[in-house]
Amino acid sequence: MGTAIGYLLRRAQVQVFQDFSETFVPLGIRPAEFSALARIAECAGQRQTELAEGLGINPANMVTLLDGLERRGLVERRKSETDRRSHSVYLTDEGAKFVQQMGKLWRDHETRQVERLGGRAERDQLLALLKRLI
Amino acid sequence: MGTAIGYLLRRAQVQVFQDFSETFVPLGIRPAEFSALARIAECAGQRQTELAEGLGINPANMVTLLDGLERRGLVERRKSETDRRSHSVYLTDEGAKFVQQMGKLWRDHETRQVERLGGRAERDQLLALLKRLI
DNA sequence: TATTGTTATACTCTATAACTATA
DNA sequence: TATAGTTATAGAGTATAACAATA
Repeated sequence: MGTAIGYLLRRAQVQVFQDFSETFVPLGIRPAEFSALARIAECAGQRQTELAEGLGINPANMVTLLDGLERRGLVERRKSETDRRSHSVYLTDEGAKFVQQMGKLWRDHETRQVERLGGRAERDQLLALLKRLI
Repeated sequence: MGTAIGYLLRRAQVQVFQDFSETFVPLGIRPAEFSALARIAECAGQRQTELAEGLGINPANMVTLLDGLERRGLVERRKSETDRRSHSVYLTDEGAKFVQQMGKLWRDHETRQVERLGGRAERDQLLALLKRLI
């Protein structure tokens, strides 16, 4: 049982996430927070449930995640006017600056991974193969 | 920040592990137990610490893992005669049969992943790229 | 009655520190 | 003193059920 796809996937992911964590120490965010902020930056005003579903995060856990980001002044929940049950989520001005800084560190991180892979062509190959698995 | 390697790695891993879990419901084992049993089958008599290190598992957690496998009668700890502090780990006869069954289910699982990827050539490509990341 | 967000909670994984028995 | 295995425990990450407000 030598060539276990799942086993190598896991070990590769551990390596990439470790590099991610070290890279983002200065900003003090974790992968889930990173991807939430990036998504909010792309699609401002999404409802919490939409956000959670898009990121594959449990809605109940999205609450805690957004609580943290809101406490740090990076995002803002606004009651929707059309459906007062739901909260639309936006970046604050500070949050927008924060996402800028995120982008710089993220490029460093991705560059290191691309170097490990051997180049952009290999990166694109890998991404294509991973998408087939998903 | 569209092409995040870590993000796709994680989602691919979640998919593969989900298929793994469903596949191995009949045997009632989890990925860590699977890889431990496979390793013990390959290298009988390894010490706990060697096993843990080889699999990237914390030695303290390896204790609990082996406790479970021993309680189910699949593995056996024997005090080493040369160093009585250490335990060498072996499959029982039942454990050897169990590993045979594991092998069958594992081939089903891997076959499904290879089909998703589009063939063995693509599988080999993926494994090569993952090894570069590790 | 169904849905959004929330709270509380529980389970798995992982990591660390302190202990024992042996070396 | 150092090491192998153990125990207890604490922190993430993830999942479910029950609830209030609103639809």
